[in-house]
Amino acid sequence: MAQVKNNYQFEDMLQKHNLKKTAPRLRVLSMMYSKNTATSQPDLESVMNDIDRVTLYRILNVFEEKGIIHKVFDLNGTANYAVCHSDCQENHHHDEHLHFNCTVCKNVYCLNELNIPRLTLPAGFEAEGFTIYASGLCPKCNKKSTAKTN
Amino acid sequence: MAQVKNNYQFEDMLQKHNLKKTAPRLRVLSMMYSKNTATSQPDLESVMNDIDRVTLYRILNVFEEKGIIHKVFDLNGTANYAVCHSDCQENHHHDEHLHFNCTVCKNVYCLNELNIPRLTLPAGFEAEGFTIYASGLCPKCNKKSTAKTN
DNA sequence: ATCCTAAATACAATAATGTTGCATTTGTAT
DNA sequence: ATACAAATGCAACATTATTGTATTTAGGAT
Repeated sequence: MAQVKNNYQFEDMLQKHNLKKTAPRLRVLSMMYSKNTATSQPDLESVMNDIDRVTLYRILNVFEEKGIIHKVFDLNGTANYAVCHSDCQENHHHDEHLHFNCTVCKNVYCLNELNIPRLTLPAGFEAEGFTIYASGLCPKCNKKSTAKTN
Repeated sequence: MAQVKNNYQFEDMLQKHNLKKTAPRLRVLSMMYSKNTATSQPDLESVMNDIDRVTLYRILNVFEEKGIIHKVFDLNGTANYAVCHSDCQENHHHDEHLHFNCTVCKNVYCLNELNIPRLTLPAGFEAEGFTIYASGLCPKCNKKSTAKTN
């Protein structure tokens, strides 16, 4: 599920967005692309504790601005970021997919494959973007809980 | 749009949930029911600055536990609370409606009237609840922005 | 009406998350 | 090799939220 990319591709991504190729940015990219779940600043900090907290926040912010990642809040209201599709452009995200927040492991999954139905809003409301949130058990935690009860 | 209730009804609500009828709680209920948008702790604090911050947090928390209100995060990730439907039970919310977050005034509207389509998730995922978020212009801000351009 | 007790509030302290300003370092174009 | 803009590191601060505890209060028992 996780998209596999090598370091050259990450360097290309940075260059394409006029961002300098720095070690912290490459490490963040590498980590985010190696997972199939969203990543928060605390997540990054726990792994890359030699990089300054603020630097991580700023990296996440530029990546979001550039359309490399998009923001999604988990059940606790903390910001998580997930890698975007290829069709995300700067300041114009196409993150209208389903975000699944596991109530056990707290991980946020982006289920891109599901296309969400367009909704008609009441008069006066003009929507720019939609996101669907679902919460429940992810495959991993689902397996664990059924294993226990059997 | 806002649900109109009087003080006796708020007292009944508290009694029904085995909560003591206190001035802070009644004031919070009164404020939340007078609006058609969600309310955050900062919102409450700015109006009821004689009530302790922590008290407001705790009131919001019990109300959520009891199913009187439900939590929804706005675009900034701050917790907002909106009054629930009558069919919300304790610890078992039926808040599967659309939350509309205005990008201008930042208000969160609960659009209960829209029923959201059931989605089938990929194998392994087991959803307990769904919420749809939309962001864009609310009727008020929509009117203002079109007024300007005309 | 008064008293009693559990519940609710106020206050103090602390934690987690996020932001801003500025000095220092670094990537990259020249 | 140099210079400059960009990025990082560090310090300080802001906001949102939580925990502990003393005090107050609501509501039932007497």
